[in-house]
Amino acid sequence: MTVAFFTTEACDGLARAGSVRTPRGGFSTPCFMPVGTRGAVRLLSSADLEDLGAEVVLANTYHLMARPGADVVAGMGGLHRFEGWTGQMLTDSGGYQVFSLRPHVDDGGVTFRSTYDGSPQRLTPEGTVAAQELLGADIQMALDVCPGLPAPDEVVRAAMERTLAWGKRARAAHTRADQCLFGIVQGGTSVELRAEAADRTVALDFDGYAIGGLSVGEKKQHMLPALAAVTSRLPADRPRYLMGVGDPLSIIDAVALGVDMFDCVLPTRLARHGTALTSEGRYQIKAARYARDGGPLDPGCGCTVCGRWSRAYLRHLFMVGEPTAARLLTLHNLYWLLGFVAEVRSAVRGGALGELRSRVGAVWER
RNA sequence: GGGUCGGUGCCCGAGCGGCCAAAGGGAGCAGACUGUAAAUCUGCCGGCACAGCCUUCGGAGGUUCAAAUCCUCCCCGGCCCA
Repeated sequence: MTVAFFTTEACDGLARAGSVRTPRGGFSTPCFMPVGTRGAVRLLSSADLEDLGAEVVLANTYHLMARPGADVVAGMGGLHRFEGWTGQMLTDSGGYQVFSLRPHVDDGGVTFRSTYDGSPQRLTPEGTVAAQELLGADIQMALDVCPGLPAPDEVVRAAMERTLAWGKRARAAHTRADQCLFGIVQGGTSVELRAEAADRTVALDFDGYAIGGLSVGEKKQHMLPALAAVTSRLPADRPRYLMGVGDPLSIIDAVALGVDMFDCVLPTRLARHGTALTSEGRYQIKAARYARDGGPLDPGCGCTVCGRWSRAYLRHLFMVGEPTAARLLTLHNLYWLLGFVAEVRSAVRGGALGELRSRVGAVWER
């Protein structure tokens, strides 16, 4: 009972532009999904995200289970109603917390201390499916084991096996027909393991396939071969989602290998910490050299922030700790990255991805 | 006028004979951040020809092998008494 599907509308090599259909509607790909972990992209509202043109927003199952509770969200009509968001939503399962919170992992699930009150928390494949059905996002993710890299072969292998076993359990536990379930492919930087994991995950027949466990400490040049080993084995009629990767270069390289969806905290976190993304690269607006700079964050940018405020003003707000500073930079960075992905999308449609890749490489490489 | 406590690096503030270019904050400067324990974290922060040297702890003298630290006088602030 597969509910999601992917339609390819244009190709450029392995890269593809198209659309994902879900029970609620759909969205165009390649796409970038801002991360709204606890029910909001930090400092922004759903209205802001609409203005930015975001089509899909993430939320996190672990965090929403802890606060306010998946049942509370369900009681409020589900995540869309709760957040006042009319677009598409995807919930991550809590698999990333298996990486970042270093919990105890056993065959049944994971146990770790709550980041909210220190109490023991238990996540299982079935439990996170149930919680995500309560949350009601359009796409939910299977619980996986995401090992930090580099890691010993046996650790990567064990994580892959557990992710497969948990994927199968999640698949069996999933009941909501109006919600997609994506499986996750692990396997570290090993091309062999990635290929095996991809085949075995596809055999479980998910609505879409995610590639997890990349950009978690490994060297950049190890990521693409592992990614290629996966995308070449995924079915063409299902969306492909590279989890947690959001730097421009990685996005364009992953699109070139056939990836459709991305999410990342990078643009929003960088913004909160004072780093602006621009077509000329990234820089820290807090730097002293911008104290009297009357120009916009990015001269080529069409966002409301660049249209209205100077670097000097934004730097000033940062230096005195005004929260508005982080908000305005968040708006700009998301506008910029969403625009960048839109550019990638049209390059695929126009068969000009290679040319765009060289231009992007000239700015972001090294 | 008398008494008393105090004056430390950009700011606040420890130190009270050697281990002091001087703790700790803050500010400033630079950087990191990739399915958000991140409005967080890291480094630098007197000067220089830099494994050493030079100038700093209100000012000027003095004691001592050695003073931000002890003594004398002066300047400046707080409080108390007149």
